[in-house]
Amino acid sequence: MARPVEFERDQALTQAVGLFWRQGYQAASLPDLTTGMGISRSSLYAAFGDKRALFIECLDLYARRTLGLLAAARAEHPPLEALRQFFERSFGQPGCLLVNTTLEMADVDDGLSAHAVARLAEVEAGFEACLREAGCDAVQAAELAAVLMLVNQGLRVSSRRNLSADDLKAQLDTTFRILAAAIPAPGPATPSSGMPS
Amino acid sequence: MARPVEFERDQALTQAVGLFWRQGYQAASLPDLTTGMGISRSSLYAAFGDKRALFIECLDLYARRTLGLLAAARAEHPPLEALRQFFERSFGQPGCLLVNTTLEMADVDDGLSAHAVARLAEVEAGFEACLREAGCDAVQAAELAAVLMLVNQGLRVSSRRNLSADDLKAQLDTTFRILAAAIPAPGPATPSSGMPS
DNA sequence: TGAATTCTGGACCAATCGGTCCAGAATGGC
DNA sequence: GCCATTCTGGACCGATTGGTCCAGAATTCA
Repeated sequence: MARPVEFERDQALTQAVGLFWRQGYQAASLPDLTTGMGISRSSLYAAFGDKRALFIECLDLYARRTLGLLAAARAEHPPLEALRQFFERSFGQPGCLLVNTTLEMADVDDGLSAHAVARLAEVEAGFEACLREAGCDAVQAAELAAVLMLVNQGLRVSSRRNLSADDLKAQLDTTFRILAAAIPAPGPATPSSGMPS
Repeated sequence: MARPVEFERDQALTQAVGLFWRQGYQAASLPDLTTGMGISRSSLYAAFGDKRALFIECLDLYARRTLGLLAAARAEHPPLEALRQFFERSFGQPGCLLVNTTLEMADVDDGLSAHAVARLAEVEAGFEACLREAGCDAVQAAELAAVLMLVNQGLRVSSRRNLSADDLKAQLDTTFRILAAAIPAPGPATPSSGMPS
């Protein structure tokens, strides 16, 4: 029965995701967070517990959004092209929060690293489902999904090496050209996967 | 003309590399470093300047050692197998210090990130030379070297996901199986430029 | 041995870290 | 208007950060 407003929790969380994404867990200080999220220290602790709990919520939100992007690409394109789009759309971003966290927190906070790793596994499962749809059998889908996760990790690192957009695009194109040769034709007919030079 | 000994600088540096490699730049505190290196704060600052300068020396030493490992593999094996060995031998390690640093310091200390990126480019040049030796022309060698750097980055991330050794090996095997199809036969014959399917 | 020089353990420093706390502002029901 | 309740800015806390400094130990030359 008093002052019910509590700012926009989701919006603040989104801002926090962006901060952790760019700076990492350790380098994002409480002043950075409160400024970026537009709320005070007290509100942050009341709403999210502490820095670590906030970060875990950020990991989960980020993973959900990532899976959503993959699902959206799959809804708009045939499986292989969907994967391509998924990677290409990530180019402007500061890598992948899950990959960044896996590396940053390994041997520092194993709990956080493991949490990120678990979410990465979910993304890999998404790749696998996509490959099944592309015509791979179970074994091949699992195998290639692991390779795609390798590509994902590699590209997300490249995204932080400030290569030119053209260089990134070239890496992606070459990779998919090589990869396409290892994936069976999508449909029963017209095996041209639509991958011009 | 007094007390010339100055402990074992190189040995201390090697210990520092191990620490930064495992924990990252930010998480390795001065107490961690002095303990791990077996020297006192004063000696550390006298010998290396400050934490950041020490870290840069570590990056350079690490890069030199990495290039040495690649050279050693090339001396013992044919080019493609050398690359394979190079990756496989990195499995037990805490990723790659250069990759870890690129991610950790991007948007935090751009100078350090750029330094790591520059060293990574040297490694990529090593890949390229290896591919030339394997029979690739200039264009293809540059293209595939970029893909190999992608693989390198991806595998070094996987190394910190505590996957089983078998999983890592499987990722590597699948990747090289796919990759080998895109590389011309080692001999000077068979000029097929490698556009299968 | 004694003097000169160099090295180093550990105290010390200001700054910053994540986290707590409370006084007062803001809001709803009456 | 008033009270009750909730929210929040900012002061405050101890711990830790990277970095400095000095007294004294150690070593070489004469």
